[in-house]
Amino acid sequence: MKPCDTHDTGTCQRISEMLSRIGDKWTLLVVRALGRGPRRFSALRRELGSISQKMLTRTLRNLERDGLVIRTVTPTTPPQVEYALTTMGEDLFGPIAALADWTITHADCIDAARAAYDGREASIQRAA
Amino acid sequence: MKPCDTHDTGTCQRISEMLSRIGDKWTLLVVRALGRGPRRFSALRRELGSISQKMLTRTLRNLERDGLVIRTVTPTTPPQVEYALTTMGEDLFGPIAALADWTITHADCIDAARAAYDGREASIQRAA
DNA sequence: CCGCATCCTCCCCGATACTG
DNA sequence: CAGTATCGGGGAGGATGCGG
Repeated sequence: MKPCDTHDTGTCQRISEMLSRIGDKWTLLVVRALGRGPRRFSALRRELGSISQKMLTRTLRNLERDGLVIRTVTPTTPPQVEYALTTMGEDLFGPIAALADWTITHADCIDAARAAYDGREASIQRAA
Repeated sequence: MKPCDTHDTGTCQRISEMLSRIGDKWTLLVVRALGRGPRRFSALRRELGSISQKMLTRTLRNLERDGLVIRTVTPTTPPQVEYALTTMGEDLFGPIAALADWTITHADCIDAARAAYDGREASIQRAA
């Protein structure tokens, strides 16, 4: 493939911005959870385990702002708020799956590279 | 497509880790530059413009540790250090291109969603 | 030329407490 | 149940200076 089809620097920054969003601590997990179907706030919280309310709220807000998630409020008491992926949000699974496949197929190779690198580091320490 | 083929949570974290790496401030730009061919440290520095030495060094070290980039030192005076993508590093362009395409094709949609969201925010401010 | 060490700043994120 | 407000630690990242 052409190695430089990531286009101009401006577009590259845009892509980087998206990668930062998806690559932050919780977004991918939230998107994955919502990929299995709409969820209420607390359901997401339980499903993700260790996330704080603040970060779940922030993550969902960001996703909502980018049009990847839609937020539906039912003003009852107690209130019900449901989150669901938009079509655009579901489209994200395609590219993510590509990255996921790459990661999985190269995981061993990466681990080996890290072990080799860290081993070299350690031997440098010993030499000193 | 199946929306939940991002596998188990452990694998998901692994993918997230990779996304964080690629999604950090400089990695994608560095990889893209190296995709056009091997580069020396200073050449990368000039090409990327505003990156500090510290961050360029750190970024390259991380890539090297993960086996995506190889570092070749020629011990002359002054020393020459050349960086190049490994095969695994070049393989990354496939998945990245998928994400890049998604980002480009959805850029307008994201901008519209953000404008709508921010517009709503502003009107809430006025209402208060 | 390459890269490490130091200092400083800002923001991410968690913990906690409080509203409707 | 859903969300906001506040505080605090820690890491990312820039600027500068030194060393090989």
